[in-house]
Amino acid sequence: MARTQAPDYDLRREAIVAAAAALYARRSFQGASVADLAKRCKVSKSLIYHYYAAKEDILFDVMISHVRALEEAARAVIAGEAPPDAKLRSLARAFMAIYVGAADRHKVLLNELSRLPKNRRAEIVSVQRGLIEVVRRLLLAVAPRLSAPRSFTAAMLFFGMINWTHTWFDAEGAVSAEELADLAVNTTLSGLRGAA
Amino acid sequence: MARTQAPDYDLRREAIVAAAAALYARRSFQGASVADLAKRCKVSKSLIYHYYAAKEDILFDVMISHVRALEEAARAVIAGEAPPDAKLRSLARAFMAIYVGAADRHKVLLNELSRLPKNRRAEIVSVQRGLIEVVRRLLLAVAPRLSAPRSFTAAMLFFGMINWTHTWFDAEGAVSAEELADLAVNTTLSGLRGAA
DNA sequence: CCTACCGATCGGTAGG
DNA sequence: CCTACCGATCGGTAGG
Repeated sequence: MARTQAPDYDLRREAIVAAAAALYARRSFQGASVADLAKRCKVSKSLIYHYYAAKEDILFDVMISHVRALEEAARAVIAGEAPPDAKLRSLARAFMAIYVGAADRHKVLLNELSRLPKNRRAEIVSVQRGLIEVVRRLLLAVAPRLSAPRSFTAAMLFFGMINWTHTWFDAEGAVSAEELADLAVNTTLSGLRGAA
Repeated sequence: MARTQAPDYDLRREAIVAAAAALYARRSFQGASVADLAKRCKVSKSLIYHYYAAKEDILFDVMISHVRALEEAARAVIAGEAPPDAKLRSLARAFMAIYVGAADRHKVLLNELSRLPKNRRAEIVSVQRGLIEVVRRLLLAVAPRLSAPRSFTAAMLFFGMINWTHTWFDAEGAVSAEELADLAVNTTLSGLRGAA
């Protein structure tokens, strides 16, 4: 006999993750208790522990769902047929769209990674490394004479430009997320040309 | 009668701030207790409360000491006689040197600002805004036709590049802090030229 | 500058 | 005997 599971299991779990992302983004992981999370979800604390064995597991789900979305976007861009600079532009736009659409998860990922137990953290970091590697290879395709450390540095400067936006960027402001992505890409590409 | 004060008052206070920076950088503000800090300083918890009325006051000191150092470096660069692009380069090098020399404080500033009470936070943010404004004006001096939002965005992309280094940059690695500062400046400047 | 504590709240689990 | 949940409370520790 198959075990039964509530038909809305995944929905409830996702609701918890979304509420946790909002809470942890605002108050930090250690600043928001499981009781706070339960209150926000209008369920008992025990219901949270029915879905998650430990508080850290919730944090992990907030982060892994976000990096998996980024990974999927990167995969889609890389699979396409376009010159490397166009792929970099598509990637930057896709990332910025996800950053804005999942601003809470993005903040939590950037601020709370070190709160994760070692093994769990390694899993997130491994996905992040894959994303960095995608960008690094695109930059190498644009500027093949770049050394390995230089291409890595250029990739990290690029990520700096787009990731740092979580501290200041306003999606309702004078510059749109897409324009910002393009500015970061243009700056990165002209920087590479200037260095050549 | 003048009140007496321990002759090593400032030294002890600075030792507490330095230890707090290390602790908060590693475990986060909320993840490190005042008792942890006392143990690390090899003093009693009450001694900490002799120097600081509240835990948040320690966090504030960690942050204000760091942004004041950056402010002072910016003042020195701006006061000099050099073309704007050279000033930007000096500024980037000075900032990177401070970031590396005070890596703990830098991490705490970037990760824990929202843990500060409103008024205290406003004081830090006001200094940060001054630093951004210095960079924005240098960029405007280099590219006078830049609109106000564009020059702000360019300044934030520049800060993204150098501030994001706290997540990946290794001062012992293949690229030095000075090279990195130069790369960020070159990338920013060629980005401005590319946009013109 | 210390030990001895406080009110409250923490993450996690009991029985039903 | 199961899963899905609840109200209440556990042993420890937080900032002060």
